Amino acid sequence: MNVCGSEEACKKCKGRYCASKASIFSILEEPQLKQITDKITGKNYKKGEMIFFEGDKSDKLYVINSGKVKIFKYTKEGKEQILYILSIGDFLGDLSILKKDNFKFNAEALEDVSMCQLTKDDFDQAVKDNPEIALKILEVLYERIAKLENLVQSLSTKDIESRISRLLLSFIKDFGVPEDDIIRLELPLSREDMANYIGVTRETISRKLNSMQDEGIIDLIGNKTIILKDMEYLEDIN
Amino acid sequence: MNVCGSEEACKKCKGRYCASKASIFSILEEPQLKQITDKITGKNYKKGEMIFFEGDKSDKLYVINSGKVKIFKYTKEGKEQILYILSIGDFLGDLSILKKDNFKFNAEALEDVSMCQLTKDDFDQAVKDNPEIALKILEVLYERIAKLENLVQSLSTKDIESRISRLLLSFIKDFGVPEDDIIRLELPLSREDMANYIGVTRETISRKLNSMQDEGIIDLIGNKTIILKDMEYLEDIN
DNA sequence: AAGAAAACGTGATAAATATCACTTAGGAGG
DNA sequence: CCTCCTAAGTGATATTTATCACGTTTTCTT
Repeated sequence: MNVCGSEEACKKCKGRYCASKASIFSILEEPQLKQITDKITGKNYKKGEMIFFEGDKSDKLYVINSGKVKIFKYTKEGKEQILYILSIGDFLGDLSILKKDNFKFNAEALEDVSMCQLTKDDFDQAVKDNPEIALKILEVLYERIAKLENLVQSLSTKDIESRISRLLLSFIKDFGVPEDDIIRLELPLSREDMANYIGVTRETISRKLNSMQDEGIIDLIGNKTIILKDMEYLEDIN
Repeated sequence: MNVCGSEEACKKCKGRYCASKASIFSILEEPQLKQITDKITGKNYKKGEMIFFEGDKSDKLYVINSGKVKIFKYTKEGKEQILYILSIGDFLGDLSILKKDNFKFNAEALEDVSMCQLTKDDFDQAVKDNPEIALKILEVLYERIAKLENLVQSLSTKDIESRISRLLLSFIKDFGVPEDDIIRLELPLSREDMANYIGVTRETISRKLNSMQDEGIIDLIGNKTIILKDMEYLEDIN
């Protein structure tokens, strides 16, 4: 299969690696797959680097090869409102085949990120040639809607421990590692970003996480790891 | 064209009216259109009536013929969190062709509502027979994502006048009537529902609307009509 | 490894909305 | 048209989180 595991390699195999990771192209067979992979180019971003800004012309699609990316807007108060945390295999960019909009949000690399790019034109062509891709896009959109609905529910709940629970549960789904009857979670976000995600301040989330630790629900290990001990409590949100 | 304007009529013309309203079927030509319209049945709901509940089996699709519907979940505190306000031509129900989930939210008629129903199986068949429909579904989903992203941004803003502005603007888009340099808006929601939509209490929204009236931004006429006088203010949210 | 720069934790205070209790207005139905 | 019931407005108070300020820890850079 000669799948390449790094961005270096990705350049060599001309995007094959990315295309294989992107669920959207998973249904394609050899000749069609090659058509697309030939057009993919690799690109790297360092931690903290901006991938695109709100308002930029949205003429590229990106697939994440490794690393995590945060998608956010700015609130009236100037804080970041995070909409999605994307990681390996996820798409960023406007999947709309119908119209080319400008980006409606910002994207920033949370870690060093390796990505593959495809121009919107090439993508549109691929969809035209392989209409089955539309079904895969539907899947992606459904998933995104589910995430947003979850976020809405989180933001609309006054109780902040509930919001935190919801955030942690969504992280578990993507990044959690079960160990015995606990779950170890490497947080993809800083306290400040977590705070922005659920719409509170950094100070509040610090205090709440501490009180949740006091209550025996979680254990905090440094700033980047959380041990989730009382899953029942976490799951008992609404 | 013999388009029928009422639910009574809808029964007679076997869903033709609904199908013509639903943008999703707008691309279909005669033989295919008939296949679908033949399978559509009409149904009415009175104001306040529940159309479906969270957890119900999601085996039907609905298109709104007339009236408005609110889609909501319950927060931990037992309040309604409204996700969407749907009106004429909109779909409700799980558009996923891929899997049959249960409904993830509740739907309630805000007014007397006339709707057309289509079983999920018939719909799936229609999509199979007319893959172009998938593109139309994409459109609907994009629109829904846009609405949700807007709602997220609203909920994440602390400033409540901003949230109200955002809510009013979204209503204008769907239901606003321009008159000279003002806009008249018939509110589809009660104060309580508006409060739930933006995640505050009824009392708070009352007070804020009054202060916005004092500031000359809006005029309140009874409980159901708002005159929007200072559009610049309203649009100056983030 | 050392210094600088971020990120984080914590206490005191301020500001804002939720809550509660009640009054007032509006609408549906007889 | 009147009555009843639901929705909306209002005032006083309680809660909660945001703010601000500062000390501490972690992380990054060179």
